[in-house]
Amino acid sequence: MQIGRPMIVEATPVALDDTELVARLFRALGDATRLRIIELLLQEGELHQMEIVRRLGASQARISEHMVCLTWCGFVQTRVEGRRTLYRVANRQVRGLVDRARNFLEQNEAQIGSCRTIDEEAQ
Amino acid sequence: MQIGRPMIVEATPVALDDTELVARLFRALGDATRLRIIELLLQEGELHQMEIVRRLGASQARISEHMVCLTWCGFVQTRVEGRRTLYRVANRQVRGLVDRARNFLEQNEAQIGSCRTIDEEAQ
DNA sequence: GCCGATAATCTGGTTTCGCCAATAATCCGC
DNA sequence: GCGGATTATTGGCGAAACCAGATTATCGGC
Repeated sequence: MQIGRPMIVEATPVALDDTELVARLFRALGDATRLRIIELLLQEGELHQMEIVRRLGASQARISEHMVCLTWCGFVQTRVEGRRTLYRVANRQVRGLVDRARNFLEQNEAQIGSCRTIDEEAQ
Repeated sequence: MQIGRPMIVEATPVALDDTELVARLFRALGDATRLRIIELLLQEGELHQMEIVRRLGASQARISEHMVCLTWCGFVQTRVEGRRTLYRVANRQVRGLVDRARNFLEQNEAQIGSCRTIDEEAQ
């Protein structure tokens, strides 16, 4: 079992309900930090990890973990260049999803900010 | 503080980051039970709560809570008819979002099923 | 008015999941 | 090959959120 900086490893695929897969995809987009990363990449094109860390002011460990998740899930693609790993949004479907969500929020005045099921502390 | 069957109550809107709102919307769609409810309503049009409970084989309390969430967030609209409350999908943007997500999954062979950040136990 | 059907809430337990701090491996330039 | 820069991983923690069971309110029909 190697430690340190292993590459992404194949995991045994789990048999999952189709709907569960879709839910999982939405959950992957359901974190503000990951969304900020995606939006940053959408407007900058391509960035390496430390640059993302600097721009978002988050810890490196945090960003690294999120990058693995985003890559693993197919939202982001990578390209290694020397010491650095460059990240970019995988395709335009990603932007489409985010745009649609924003659009829905604008059109519907949805009270998502106060939905108690999603966030209890929102009172 | 009333108990029992109070109506949905206005909550003080919380000042939230724009991105946080989008994330919250995705999280609302990021639960398999809620997605199943939405898909059921999409193909049946309009159903009352007990019917949804029967079709999905979930507990009534669970469905009730999810219906509040879905309604509150603007995905579903309600109509009272006698003893029953009828639920339906609010607009076609909802179907659009779900369809896009499914489409993304098909096109990308994304390994979301094995993303360890989203679900640890997936090994 | 009572009863059965419907729907919302509460309590408590458990899982999921994002975060931090620390550590470790990798690569490049010198 | 050393040192610094970059990225990945681990363990522990706390908060978010799903769920089951029990309880309560509401409404229509008899």
